Amino acid sequence: MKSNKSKFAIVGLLSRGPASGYDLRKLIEERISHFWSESFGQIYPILKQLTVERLARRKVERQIGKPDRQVYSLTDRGEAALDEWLRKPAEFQVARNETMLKLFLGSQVEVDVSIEHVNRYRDHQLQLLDEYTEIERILSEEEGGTGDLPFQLMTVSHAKQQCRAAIRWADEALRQLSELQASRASRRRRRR
Amino acid sequence: MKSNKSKFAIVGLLSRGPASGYDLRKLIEERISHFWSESFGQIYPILKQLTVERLARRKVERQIGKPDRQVYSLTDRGEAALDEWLRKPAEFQVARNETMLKLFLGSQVEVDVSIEHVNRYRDHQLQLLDEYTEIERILSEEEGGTGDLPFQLMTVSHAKQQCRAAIRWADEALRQLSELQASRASRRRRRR
DNA sequence: CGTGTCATGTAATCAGTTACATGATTCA
DNA sequence: TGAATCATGTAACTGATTACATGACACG
Repeated sequence: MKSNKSKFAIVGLLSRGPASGYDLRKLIEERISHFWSESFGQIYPILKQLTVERLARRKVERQIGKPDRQVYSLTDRGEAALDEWLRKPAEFQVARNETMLKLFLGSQVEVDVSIEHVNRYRDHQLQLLDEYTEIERILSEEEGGTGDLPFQLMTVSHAKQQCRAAIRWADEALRQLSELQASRASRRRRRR
Repeated sequence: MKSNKSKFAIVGLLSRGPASGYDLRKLIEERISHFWSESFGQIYPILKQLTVERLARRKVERQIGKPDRQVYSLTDRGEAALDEWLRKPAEFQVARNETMLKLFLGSQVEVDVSIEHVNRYRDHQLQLLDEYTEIERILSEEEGGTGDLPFQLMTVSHAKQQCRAAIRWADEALRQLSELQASRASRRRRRR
């Protein structure tokens, strides 16, 4: 579990205030799901590791009727480690896209199949756009006057622009695919 | 190694003609790197597995002065498996973006740090745009008259549109960040 | 009474990269 | 002479998801 990326995603969220593993998953889901994801299976072991490295400390919060909460907060060392990491250049990685893989091989099947893939892709982007508007709302409503908001909104804007570009692309691709379909249909007619 | 995604990426490429593991890595690099990646450590074990499942068969090509080539080609079962997979809806996955993670936490450091991250991001997108133009050229030049080209070009178009959207976003983000910087500078002046 | 939320954690599995091992040929 | 290309493969490791185990409370 040397996972630097996931580790600093968690350290970063902890820098905004103490949280439990459960809280963190919710924060990730509600506030940064437009560019990040993390499962419980990653979060809990990383939190444990952070305490070992003295980047975070854990306090137990007793609760009545509910399980105890293990609340983690950053230590000074944790803050320092985050600061150092934030200044390092980010790595870029190409996102795999299964829809594109199927479309790339589209000549192997009927055009309808590709049309369906692109339609589903387009629908999904529309749905994401809605989710991102909701994230925008959640972020705008909290605000602690720390000046976080402009930075956070920029990341949502990025995600939305990506969605809109994908939708515009899909519209154009669908046009081209239906033309392809028409020309294949006429070729079939001529063969008769 | 049940890796369905990687497996069908390889089966898909093999459907265009026999190839060795080495060939496949080159094909992936040169023709589909705008939406896919695969390392040798994945390719060779998957090829071995494909022969076990009888989706591909292997022929040894002796070469003089060079190591033997292990050339794989799809069997009828392989073609059928690909056809079936192509018709199944694709899964969507959110791409992690480290630049966005650092930008999201931008209020923790000086504005310059975020500006630098966005600048690097923008540069990278410009570089990708060049690479994608090169892929477009390679794809257009081969052509076997199988009607692959329109599908393949659509995937490149998608990648390019994503890049362009990212660059436009970066331009706007840089404007906002320099404003933020100016307003922080003036606040510092007033405090003096 | 069933679903959802709160809450933590581990084990098994899957997925993917990097490093290592080996070695000839070509090209600048 | 050193780098790049051709060529295959394994082992170690890192990274990430899913399933499992456990259990109370709130809400409709």
